[in-house]
Amino acid sequence: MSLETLLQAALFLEWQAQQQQQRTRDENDKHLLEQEEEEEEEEEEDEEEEDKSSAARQEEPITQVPADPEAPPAPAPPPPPPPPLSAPVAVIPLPVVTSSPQPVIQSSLSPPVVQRHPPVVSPPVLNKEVSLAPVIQRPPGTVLPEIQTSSISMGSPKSLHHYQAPVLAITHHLMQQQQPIQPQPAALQHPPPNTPPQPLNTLRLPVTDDGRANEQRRRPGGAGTREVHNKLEKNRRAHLKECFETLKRNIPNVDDKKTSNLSVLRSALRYIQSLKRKEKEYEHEMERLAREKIATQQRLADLKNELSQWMDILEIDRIVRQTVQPEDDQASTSTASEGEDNIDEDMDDDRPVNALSKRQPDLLKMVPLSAAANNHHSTVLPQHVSIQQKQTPSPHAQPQISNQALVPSQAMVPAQTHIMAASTVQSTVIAHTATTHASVIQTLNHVIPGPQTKHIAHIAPSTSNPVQLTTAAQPIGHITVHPATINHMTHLGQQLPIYPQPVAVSQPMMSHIAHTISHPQVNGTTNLGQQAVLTKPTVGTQVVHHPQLVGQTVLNPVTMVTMPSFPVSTLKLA
DNA sequence: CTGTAATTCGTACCTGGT
DNA sequence: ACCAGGTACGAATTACAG
Repeated sequence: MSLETLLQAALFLEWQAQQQQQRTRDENDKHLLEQEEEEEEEEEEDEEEEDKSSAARQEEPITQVPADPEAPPAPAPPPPPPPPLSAPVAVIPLPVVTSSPQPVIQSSLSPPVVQRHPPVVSPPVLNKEVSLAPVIQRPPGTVLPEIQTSSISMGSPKSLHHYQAPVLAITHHLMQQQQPIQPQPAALQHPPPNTPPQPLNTLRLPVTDDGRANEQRRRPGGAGTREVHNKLEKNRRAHLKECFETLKRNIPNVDDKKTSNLSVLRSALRYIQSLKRKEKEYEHEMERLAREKIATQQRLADLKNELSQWMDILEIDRIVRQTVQPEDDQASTSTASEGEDNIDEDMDDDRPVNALSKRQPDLLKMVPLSAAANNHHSTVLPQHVSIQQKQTPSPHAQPQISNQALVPSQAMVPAQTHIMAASTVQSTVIAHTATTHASVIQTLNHVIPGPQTKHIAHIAPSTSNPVQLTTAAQPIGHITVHPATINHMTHLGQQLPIYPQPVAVSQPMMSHIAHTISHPQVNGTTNLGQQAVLTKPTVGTQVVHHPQLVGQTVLNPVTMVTMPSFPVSTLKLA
C-alpha cells in the first residue's frame, strides 16, 4: 500500500514538473504553431484539392458503401460480444478498487485499460470501476522499471520539444506505459480468454509474456523500441491535433463542437477560397481606383492648362484694354463729363471752337487745311463729337478704332465694347509704356485730329524733342499735370514717371482738361513737384463748373501720363 | 413515448513499413 | 519523420420492442 501511494505521488509530482516545463515551452511553441498554421494552410490547399477529388469520390462511395461487401465485416463484431465469459477476471480487482486511494489517476488511467484489452475487461457484468482496479493494483516490482524507463524516455527533451505535444498527451502517454503492466497480472492469472476479437499481434507479446516482454522492450531494436515509437507517434498525433485546433480557431464561423478534422479542412478550404475571391475583388477595385486617379489627374492637368490659357487671354485682354483705353477714355471722358449736360456742354464745346475760330482766326490759319483734308481722321472727330454731342449724326463710316474707342454712353455701348464699358467705371491710368504712349498719341490723334476741329494742335513737351502729333499744329498752350491730377494719379501708381516738362495743348483740349480737373471730384491740392504747375493756356481756356456735375461721381475718370522721349504723357481727365 | 440495442462517426492508439 | 492499416472507444444517431 505505501509503495503504491508513493508511486502514485511520484507520478503526480513528475507530472506536475513536466507540466511546468511544458508551460514554459508552450509560450515559445505558440509562435511556432502560428508559423505552422501558415504552412499547414498551404499544405491543406494541396490536400484539399485532393480532398475535393477524394471527397467527390467518397461521397459516392458513401452511398455505395452500404451495398459493398464491406458490410459483412461490420457485422462481424457481433461475435466479440458473445465472449463475455471472463467473470472471474473481475473477481480479483474488486477488493482492490475499494482500496484505490487516488481516484484521479484512476479516471485518467481507466480508459486505456479498457481500450487495450477490452476482451479481458469486456464482461458486461463488470462495470468500469471493476476494470479500473488492475491499474491501481499493479505489482510494484514491475511498475518501477516501467516508470524508470518511461521517465527516462519522457525526460528526453528531444521527444517533448520536438512535437510540442500537449502535456496531457505526454502524461497520458506516461501513464499508458504503465498500463501494459496491468493486464500482466491478469494475463498471468487469466490467460487471454477472448483472443478471437483481437488478433494476436505484437501487442499480445508483452501481455502474455511478462519477463520476455520486458527484455524485448529493453532490447535495442527489438520490441522495446515500440514504446518509444508509440510515444513519438503519439506526440505526432498530438501535434497534428493541435494544428487542427489552431486551424479551426482561425476559421471564422466554425462551431467549436461538431467539427471533425475533415469538416475543419473543408471549411478552411471554403474560407481560403473566399479570401482569394476577396483578394481579387480588392485588386480589381484598386485597379479601378488607380485608373480613376489617373483620369482625375489628367482632367486636373487639362483644367490647369485651360486656366493658364485663360489667364494668358485675360492678360492679353488687359494689355489690349490698356492700349485701347485712351480712345475709350477719351470718348467716355467726354461722355462722362458731358453726358448729362451734353446739351449745354456740347454747346460749350462747340462754342469755344466757334469762339476760338472767331476770336483767334490766326490759329485757324495756322492749321494746314490740306492736312485736315488728307487725314481721314478729320472726319472722325466731327463724327465723334457729333456722337458725343448727339447733335449731328455721323455722315461717314466710323473708323475701326473709333468704333471701339468712341463709346459715348452705356446705352450706346455695342456688344463688342464690353471690355471698355467695364473699364469705364474705374479710373484708368494709361501705362507708361512705349506702346501705350504711341497708342495714346494715336488715340489723341483720332480724337483730336485735325485743325478742323481746332481741338488740339499739338501735345508735346516744350522741350527740344516734342512729341509731334499728326496735326502738327502749333501749340496753343502748355500744360503740366495739375497737382490734383498727379495726386489723384499717385495713388494709382506712385512710381509712374511724371513728365516734368510742360506740354503744349490746344485750347479746346485745355479747356476740356481744365474743366475736368477743376471738377470737385478732383480736389487734391498736394503739390507733388515743382514741375506740376498748371499754366493756363494763353488762348484762354474756359473753366466751367457744370452745376449738374458738382457733387456727382464721375464714372470714367481717365489719367493720361505723358513721358518725354518716350515718354508717357499723363493727362488726367477726372 | 420510452428504453435499449445497433449503427455510425470521429478520434486516439499501436504497429510496421518507408 | 511520415504514412497507412488495424483496433478500440465514446458520443451521437437510428431502429425497434414494450
